[in-house]
Amino acid sequence: MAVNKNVNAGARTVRPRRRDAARNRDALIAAGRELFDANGLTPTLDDVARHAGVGVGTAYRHFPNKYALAQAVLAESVTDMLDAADRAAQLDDAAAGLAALFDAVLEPQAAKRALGRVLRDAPDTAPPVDDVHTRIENCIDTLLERAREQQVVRSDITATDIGVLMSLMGHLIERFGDVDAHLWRRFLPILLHGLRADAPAPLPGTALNTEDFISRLGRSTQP
Amino acid sequence: MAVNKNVNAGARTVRPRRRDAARNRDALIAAGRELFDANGLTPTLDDVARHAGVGVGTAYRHFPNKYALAQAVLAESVTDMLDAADRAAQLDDAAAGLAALFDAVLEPQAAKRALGRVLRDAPDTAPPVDDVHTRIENCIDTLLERAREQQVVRSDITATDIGVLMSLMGHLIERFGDVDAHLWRRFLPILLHGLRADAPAPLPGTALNTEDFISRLGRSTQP
DNA sequence: CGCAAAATGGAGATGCGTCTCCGATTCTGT
DNA sequence: ACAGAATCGGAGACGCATCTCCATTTTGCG
Repeated sequence: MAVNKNVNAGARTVRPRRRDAARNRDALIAAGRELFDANGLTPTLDDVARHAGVGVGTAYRHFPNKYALAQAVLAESVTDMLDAADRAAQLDDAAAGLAALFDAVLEPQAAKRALGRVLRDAPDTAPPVDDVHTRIENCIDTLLERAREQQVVRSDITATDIGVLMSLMGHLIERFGDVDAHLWRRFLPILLHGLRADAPAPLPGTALNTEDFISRLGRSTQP
Repeated sequence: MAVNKNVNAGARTVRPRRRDAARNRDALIAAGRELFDANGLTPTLDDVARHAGVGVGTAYRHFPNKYALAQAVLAESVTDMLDAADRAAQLDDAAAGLAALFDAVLEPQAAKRALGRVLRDAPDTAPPVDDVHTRIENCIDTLLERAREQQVVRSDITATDIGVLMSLMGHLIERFGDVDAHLWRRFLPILLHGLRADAPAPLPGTALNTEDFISRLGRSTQP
């Protein structure tokens, strides 16, 4: 082979971003972080662009839509969250593990007001957001099995049940988070206690299957 | 006083609606019921008008907005709901009463897909919707006091805590109701069990005050 | 009947967020 | 220093729901 000017030989040829482009991209992410952390996903991509001191067109060339920018902004929080979830799944005490898992999933959502929305509603997801559902579900599966062995949850609870509860708590954070960012911590013990093993009667109905659960997770609330 | 042509002497003079107007109004309510029951609040007032075979202008003269029409459509469900709630509040067994109260509030929301949204988001409410919050809160207060006496709930639970839980369940219905309209029944026992008296540690943080609770109840979910 | 008041209906104004287009500007390799 | 490519910026097109305006039609009283 002749001279290969591109360092990135194996991957698809990628010429480095121009310096002004990189600067603008960074400015957009910074502005996005600022606005999204403070106001959730309410601000428009136009808002973020203005706040970053660039034109709307620039914003839309760098990020196809608000959610793409939000994913860039929140990438680190998401990987942190997944790490924390994995750590929770490794706890031998299943009850503690479940509590830690809820914590791992909810605490970041309470800290970053846009995170919950991105996790649930982003129209097209990229790493690391794209496999949050799978990864978390694995953690749930692991802990749930362990919890059943240790008899610390009622046996008719399924993984999607836990998922539903997590999404409910996420909703609680979204709805009441600006009045009291820690309110979810108040309800977590109630929930966890409710999941405990001493069940007088089996849970009515059947749990959701994973597909239905995922499908309804996204933007459902109507006009 | 001279002759009073109007039968409705005491109230503000109200001349009877013209026959075509009454017909259209009824058609709108019927069409609204049909569309709202099937699709929640998604359809626009324009949709309902078309479905009722009347012009948009007509719809907007009869009802200032979608929520006003929805309230007319759902009025009966709401009074039924309040009756059921009052009945629940009269049960001597506080645990059963609480369960019945949740049922009274949630079952209608599951049956009428638009109800939850109206209860939470309607921008201006008229009877009987306007005092749902007060009436329900009274029921909660009554039952909660009784439940504490009977030691069937942990003593650190407040009325707004119950309200928050009700709103969460309402959200569950909205989010997952079209996949499984009865899913909420699966989670109710978990919740109720979680509220029970054997508390290993006090609930963290403080409960919401009523004002904050009400204020955050409305349309919060963002773009 | 006849006529004034009431009611109609639907085109289109308004508002809001999303996103595109393209002439102007700024970079970068030579 | 210069050409050509890459990037910028923001006016405005678009989609969608909400709501208004007023020329026309319907009603019902006298």
